[in-house]
Amino acid sequence: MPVTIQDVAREAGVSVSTVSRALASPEMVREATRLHVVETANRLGYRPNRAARGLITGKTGNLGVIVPDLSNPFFPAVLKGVQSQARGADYAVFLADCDENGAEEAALVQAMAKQVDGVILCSSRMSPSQLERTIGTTSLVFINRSVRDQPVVVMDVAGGMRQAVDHLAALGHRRIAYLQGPRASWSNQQRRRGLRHAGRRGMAAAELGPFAPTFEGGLHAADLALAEGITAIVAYNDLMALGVLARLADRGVKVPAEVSVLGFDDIPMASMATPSLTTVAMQNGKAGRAAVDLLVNLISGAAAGELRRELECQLIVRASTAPPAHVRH
Amino acid sequence: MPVTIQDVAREAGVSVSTVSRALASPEMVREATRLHVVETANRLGYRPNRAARGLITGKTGNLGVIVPDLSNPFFPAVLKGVQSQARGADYAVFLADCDENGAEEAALVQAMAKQVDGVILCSSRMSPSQLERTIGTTSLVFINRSVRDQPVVVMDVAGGMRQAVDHLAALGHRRIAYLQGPRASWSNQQRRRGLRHAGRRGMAAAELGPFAPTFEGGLHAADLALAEGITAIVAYNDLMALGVLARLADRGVKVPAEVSVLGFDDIPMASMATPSLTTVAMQNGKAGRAAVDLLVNLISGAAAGELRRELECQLIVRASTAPPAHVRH
DNA sequence: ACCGATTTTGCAAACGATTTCAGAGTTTCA
DNA sequence: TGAAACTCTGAAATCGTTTGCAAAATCGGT
Repeated sequence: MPVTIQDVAREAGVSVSTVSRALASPEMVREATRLHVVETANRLGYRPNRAARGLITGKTGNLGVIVPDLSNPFFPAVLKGVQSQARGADYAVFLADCDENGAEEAALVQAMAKQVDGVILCSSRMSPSQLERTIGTTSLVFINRSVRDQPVVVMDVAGGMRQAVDHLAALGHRRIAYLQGPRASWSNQQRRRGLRHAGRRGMAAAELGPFAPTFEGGLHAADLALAEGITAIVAYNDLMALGVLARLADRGVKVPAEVSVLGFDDIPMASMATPSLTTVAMQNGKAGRAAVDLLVNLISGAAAGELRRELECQLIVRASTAPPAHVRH
Repeated sequence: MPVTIQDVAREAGVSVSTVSRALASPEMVREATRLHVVETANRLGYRPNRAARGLITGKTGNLGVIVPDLSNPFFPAVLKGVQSQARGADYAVFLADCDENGAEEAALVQAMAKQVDGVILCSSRMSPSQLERTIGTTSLVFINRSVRDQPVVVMDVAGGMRQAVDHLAALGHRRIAYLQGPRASWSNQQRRRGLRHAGRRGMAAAELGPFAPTFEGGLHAADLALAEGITAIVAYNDLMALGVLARLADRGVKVPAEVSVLGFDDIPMASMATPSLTTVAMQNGKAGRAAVDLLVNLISGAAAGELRRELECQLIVRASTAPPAHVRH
């Protein structure tokens, strides 16, 4: 039923090779025949079968993306960038969700390998040994995880944390708490690295947790943070920060009058919360697009391709941060 | 580099046909050779090339999903269901985002057609004529759009609206407003259909809008709704409802004391808002899974497959709805 | 009008699987 | 022991493309 290159060839009165060339390498056929072939192809509505082509060229024209959890709004945002950039480069996208499971993630890469030219791994959950076994099966690009000798797109989370720290220091805070996310997470490590900046600003920073990087995790963490006698709370991500806001509201603690709260990610919810949440924005879409660029370069064998793309983070100051009570004017 | 069926055959000392049979139709080969083949296949790490297989079988083992906008949290939730069910049925998933554009959506189906066994269209934005041209290119299943003679998974949105109406009526409301979403949206039509139930409950329902189905749309709509002298506002979706909440808070209108607010979708944000939002929950994940089931049935030629799957909606009562002031006890 | 150089085209072999068909082995039973 | 009836296995065709190589067509120059 679907129209093949054979059909076009027969209809146009030329051989299949000519059709193939007319469409793929126009300079190899006479202009007149090219026009004729292209016209019949369009008329019949011919679309080449990419799988068949891939069989012989070794390139599928597809790429894969694996995310840990689609219900975390962070990932759809990245995905959206991947989508649009991939479409622009004429690639189709395979998607898989590994449910925060490293083993599953590794298995998915294996399963995809034959059908794609490369895979983008967002915040990969693989253990080092899983990683080692996976590298080499297909081209890989990592987002928000730094892997030796592999192309990566990372966000300068540490820099973002330093901005947050500077902001709080400038407001006059002296004791702050950082609520950790998953201990093994690269992102969490980076935030902690940035947090060391607090010392240079004359602030004491308590590290609490780890907590679940969710709204519930924030509810849980809020009380522990308050007990530390701090005036500002920096949460691992916005979901947690929103949980903190909710819990503080329940306990009658005024934000930002008594305690400032700060998150990471700038998810859409952050600006809608009351008070609206000061947060470190990530360029998710841009990260997705950059990853596609890296991957496409890698595939096309451009050895000159850069291996590391670093994206800036940006502190967005909203209503949840203010000077602490004792310096209030 | 990748290991093919040839490699396995050579290593095992049998023909490729035998390898193929040993793996695909175990009953056709002697148990001893089957074991031997399977063992060598595993040892070499053989994974069949699905594209090559698809070429001859006519089945790709892939399916496609097209969503209007990944940044609307509604769709990742559906996608998650699609993902898990597809994996269970041994299908890989192609994803595309059509940016709310019907023409783009149609083009994407065309582009995917050759690489998938079928496509799931979430809240399709195609015009009737685009639809007509698209139907037939590949197997289709629609989610949340009712299309004549095509398999669909729909949510009983009208029923959900009736639950909402009953809830408000029971609380004693007499005048309510419905804030419309996109006029052309099937979902919006269904909500309006359900809204007619208000009359039977002795309530007057004003239909306002259409408004953008976003937070900003809610900000915009809130003032208009208040001007109608109502005691309850039903928004097209949660994003809008959150916008309404924010605007009412700004204007010092107490929710739910003075006005009740109600949304649709039960996005994660809904339970985190203050006050937490009463809303009509959709079974997004289940819809995704049901769509995969329908599609798989369709593909495997089960003519007996049902064509319409309807999922219940469920009103979730939270803190944003209460009796109106004049009946407060 | 013819020759050689230069396009332009077609044939056929791949790519990695599945599947039909027929041949080779193995049983079963007279 | 031999024929008939199975059970297993392998050779080869096939799916829809691309591409190396050789044949055919075109062209320029005499």
